[in-house]
Amino acid sequence: MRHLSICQALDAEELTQLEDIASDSVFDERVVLFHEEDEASSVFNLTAGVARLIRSLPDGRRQVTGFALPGDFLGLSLEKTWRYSAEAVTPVVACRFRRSVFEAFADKNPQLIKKMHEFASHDLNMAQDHMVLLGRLTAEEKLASFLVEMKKRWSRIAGHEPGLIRLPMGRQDIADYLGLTIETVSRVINQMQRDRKLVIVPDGIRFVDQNYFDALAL
Amino acid sequence: MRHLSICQALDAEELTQLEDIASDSVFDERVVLFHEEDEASSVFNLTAGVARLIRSLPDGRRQVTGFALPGDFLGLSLEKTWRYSAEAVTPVVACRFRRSVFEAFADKNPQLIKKMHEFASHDLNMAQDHMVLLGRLTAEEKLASFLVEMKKRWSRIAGHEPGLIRLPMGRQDIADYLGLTIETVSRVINQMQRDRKLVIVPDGIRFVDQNYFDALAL
DNA sequence: CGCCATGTTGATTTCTATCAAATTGAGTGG
DNA sequence: CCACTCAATTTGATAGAAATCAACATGGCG
Repeated sequence: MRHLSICQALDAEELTQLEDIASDSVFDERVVLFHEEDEASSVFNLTAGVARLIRSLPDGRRQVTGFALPGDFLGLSLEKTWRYSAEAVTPVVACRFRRSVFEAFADKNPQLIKKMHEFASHDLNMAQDHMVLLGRLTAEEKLASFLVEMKKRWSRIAGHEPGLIRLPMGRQDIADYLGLTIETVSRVINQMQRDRKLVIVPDGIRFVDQNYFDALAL
Repeated sequence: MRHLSICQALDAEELTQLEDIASDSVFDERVVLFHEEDEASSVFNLTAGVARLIRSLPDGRRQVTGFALPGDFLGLSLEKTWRYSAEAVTPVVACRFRRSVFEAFADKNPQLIKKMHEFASHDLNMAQDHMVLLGRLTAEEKLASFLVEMKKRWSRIAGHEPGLIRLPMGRQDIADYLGLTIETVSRVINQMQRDRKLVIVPDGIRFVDQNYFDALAL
């Protein structure tokens, strides 16, 4: 449990208590961790794997609001129902807390609530960045920003291969994250490869011309 | 101060303390309350007026990430620097707290931090809604969603005229909020008027066909 | 009354979506 | 091990929604 960044707020005894209310869950590829509008009875902390966070419209259009990577938390808002769905992009391992117990625990640990608030504030910043991307960037800029973001996020995760930008999610997920179609995502990435800006490799891409991406990214 | 929703978390004595660290500020139309990347030395609670929240790109493109209405808080994330700018759309009156004092106060009032976290969670939901709007809605749907949102928000504010949807912000602000151009905003609104879906009135619009908007809005 | 910012309207372009096939490739079973 | 299958991706042709470019109108205010 000590690897959980949120646990910096807790002392040794509290950590032990938190361990007691946690259990590990495993989700196969494509499995739904939880669904939009369902009762939010758990708090998750991803240990391994990648999940997509989705909001859907009645007619089937979807917006991927984010990708959860190892270390990320889901459900810290403590609202009664989920406001988005989460699905495993790869097999996912998550540390799971019963919401009621986690909440009772948080009520007794002001420092934990403060940490949760910091996490929420960070997520809000990310969301605002993404609004700029969705509202004002071109398809090429959106892809560049996305790839730079993924490079940054993977680099913070222990055990990643530097240089490789893993893209375990499919083109459709990337399209739904960037407000584009799958065809546009495919075209832009392949054009970048033709222009020697990147190379497509199994399970991801590698930057060839980092300057190009830094200049385009948000 | 008692009208501040966040103060529900405090008892009478605490409220008095909070009053002691607050002061009212007035901002004329177009005046900048604070600027992206400046040190965040204040927390604001809008008492009157409307402000636009803006993220800018180096080349001048802008994304309005939200509009602050009376009752709204700015700066509850308690991060060191502002991540967006706020400008008065109309003359604004805001209750202002020195950040350092507010933060020290919050540290002694766990219930206040919890309330701040609820506010941040709510903002995050709004931001995710807006991502769907920006990424997946048509121009017509964006305008309908925006107008329905403004109607809902004004209806929660005491002293509003029911039926009138006030739009104190200019067409350019609406365009930058919805990820459109000013011409498209103008065209869509005026087309809606020609189609008898709404009427344009001084300082805002009125719905004629509420069903039309409910069907289109997110 | 006229000025200047703001908003509206029209013509045209452009970027991305849509429609439509190929191609690739991972997984399956013979 | 290899052919087969089906989903995912790529590529091509075309359409379409919104942007851009360009006037023109409006209206608040000195």
